Amino acid sequence: MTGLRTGEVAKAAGVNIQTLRYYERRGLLAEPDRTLGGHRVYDQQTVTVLKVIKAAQRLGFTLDEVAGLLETARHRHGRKNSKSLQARAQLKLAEVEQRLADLTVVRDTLRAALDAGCDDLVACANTPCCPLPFVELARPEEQA
Amino acid sequence: MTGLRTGEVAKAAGVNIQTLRYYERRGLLAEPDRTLGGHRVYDQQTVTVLKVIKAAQRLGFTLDEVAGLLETARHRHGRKNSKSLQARAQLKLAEVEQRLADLTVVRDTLRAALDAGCDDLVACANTPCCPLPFVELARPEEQA
DNA sequence: TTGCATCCGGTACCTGAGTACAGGCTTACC
DNA sequence: GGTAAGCCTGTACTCAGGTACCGGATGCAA
Repeated sequence: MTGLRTGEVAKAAGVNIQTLRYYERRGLLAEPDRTLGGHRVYDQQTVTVLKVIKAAQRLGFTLDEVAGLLETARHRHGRKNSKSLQARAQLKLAEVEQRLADLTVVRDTLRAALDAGCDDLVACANTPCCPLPFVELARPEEQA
Repeated sequence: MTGLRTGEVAKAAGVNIQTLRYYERRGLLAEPDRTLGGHRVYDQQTVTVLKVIKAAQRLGFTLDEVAGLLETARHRHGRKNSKSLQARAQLKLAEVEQRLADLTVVRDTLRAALDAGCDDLVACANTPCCPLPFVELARPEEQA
């Protein structure tokens, strides 16, 4: 019930103090109350919100997307045109599945290169029998 | 046989001119000859090298790693203590497999959240039945 | 009231892989 | 020799998600 200070919240949520202020700037955390001297005073709920943020990040949501998720949660009574959590999770699932597919191709290609015993990339590029994809691979874009 | 100019190489390899100079700075491309006026003149081989670089990137190697691969290829007659292409590919394969495993956990978690019909993250975090991992997920680090 | 831990805002820096822009020079072709 | 396209160097910026540092102010306990 008594407010928490920056350092306490940071420790409880396992994040850096700077990160706390960063999230505030990004709009992920509401601006907390202040002491007379200007020090932030958080409520317990903030720790929960931070854990939610971290969980969503681990699921592959960007901070902008997490901001959207939290926004949705806050006033989902209002407009109906904003996507539900379910809808967003569904989209994210599709993204993750695509990345899994891409990564599977990469894995198979690496295995093929190992099986073929490739040992010099530049030489390989000049021999037609090499399994390495010098022209293209599935989805050239965003191979994080 | 006649030298290629920057724009020709860039077009042939499908990269940006700036990227060419960037790779030169990073040591991925050797410094080419110059005209009297200072314009770069590349040989055909350069296009092959660029394709090799792009292929390696698609397989998940960073530019630093690609530089290492090319270095290995260049003078593998010298010291034997540098890892072979095979060894590096093996290590990269392990990394890729780890990322696949992590991403699989993420996918399964998203599916579980969808199945459970989660609809408000902050509310979820306070109910013990929610499948979302508010404390941890496999490998908190580097979830690109 | 003194001392130390903590916190404040602001700014700059980090990684990785490029991209953009400014202002000036070169090359190629007619 | 004129003109347009292309190229040169150098610097700064992009994205994402933070982290680090600074000089100064506050909070709290002895």
